Amino acid sequence: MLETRDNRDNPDNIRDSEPMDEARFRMRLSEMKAALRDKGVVITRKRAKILEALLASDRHPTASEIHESVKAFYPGTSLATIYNTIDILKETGQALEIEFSASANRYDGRIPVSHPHLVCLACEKVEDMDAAAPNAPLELERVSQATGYAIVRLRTDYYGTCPDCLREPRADAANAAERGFA
Amino acid sequence: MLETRDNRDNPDNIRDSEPMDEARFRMRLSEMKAALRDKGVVITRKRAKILEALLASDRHPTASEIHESVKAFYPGTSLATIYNTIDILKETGQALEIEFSASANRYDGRIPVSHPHLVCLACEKVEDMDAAAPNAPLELERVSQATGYAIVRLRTDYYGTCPDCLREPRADAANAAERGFA
DNA sequence: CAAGCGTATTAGAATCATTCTAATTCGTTA
DNA sequence: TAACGAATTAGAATGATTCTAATACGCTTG
Repeated sequence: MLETRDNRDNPDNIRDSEPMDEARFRMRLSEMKAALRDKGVVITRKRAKILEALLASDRHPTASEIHESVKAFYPGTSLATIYNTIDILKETGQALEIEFSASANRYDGRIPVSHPHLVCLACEKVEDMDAAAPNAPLELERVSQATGYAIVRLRTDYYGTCPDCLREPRADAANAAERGFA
Repeated sequence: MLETRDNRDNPDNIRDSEPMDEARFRMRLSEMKAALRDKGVVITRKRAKILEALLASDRHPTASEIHESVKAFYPGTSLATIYNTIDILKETGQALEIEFSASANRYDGRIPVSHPHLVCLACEKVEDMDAAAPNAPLELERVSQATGYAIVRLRTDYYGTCPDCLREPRADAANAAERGFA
């Protein structure tokens, strides 16, 4: 029972992903395998099942959901193997991680209203971007209309390297460590 | 040593937060206290320090960073107290949580390119929005230019309630539980 | 000033996702 | 088939957060 919705009358050309058809599934699967082999990674039967489980789900599976799928075929499979394989997929650009469990939560008491953030991947600082948040409130309304969701919050994070870290990678890494980050 | 940057020549009106001046600090502080008192929450000395620590930092502090600040004044303070107070602040809309530690990470092997997501707060499903990602690649370039960051990724998540959960809250909650969410 | 009540606070345990470690097993190639 | 390196494993370690049950505190009332 997948939650795909009918978007034929979508007024704004925003739509959710369609389930993948068999042909695209196989195509994407061999694409992934090829990319791994290119890096000298051996495609074991377990790894193949992990790729299939990842591709077969249109739910953005968690590591543990993938683990469950794979265990149906290879009961003894360890969760560590799932994470290992996912790591390789990330490194080779074959999978995208949607992070809900990275570091610690952060709090803002100054402007208790959603606004975009700049996240430095080197020193892990998080800055506000008091910006032309590309028409945020308008966005909420527009996306609600288009998707049928009752959208209450928009999260916009830009990830990259901050000017300080671009300038002095070494100093700032130490700096970050001092502060308990990184 | 705070990392505020000089944005005088900012070409695009995107700028980071300025440090708060004393007057605004005090104003916001009593605003927060008033909001809590309105809810019947007692402002103890420790809680006052927690609010101050949260406001004083322009770094979006973590719970543990706030804990460190408060311990300088009240050494025996427990981390649980920080989390308790933060919870109240969240409930009363006086603090915003920037989540880096919520549930489990999710993976996408289908479209390994950043795209917006729809996150249902009720059943915790995460759907793609294959949309007019408001000019995403353009955004990266524009934000990089304006902020001095080397931006490599844009994360856009819309949080709300999905159509299924809007329709049948009960059924879908059970559904979510079955799948190991919620 | 003392008793009583309800909230605040505490230490520590529990949970959950993730990472690490060190030992074992598997696959491929020689 | 032997041997080497990579893959896999169980289980421990880590880190953030939540939970629990007991204690302490601050107010109010008698």
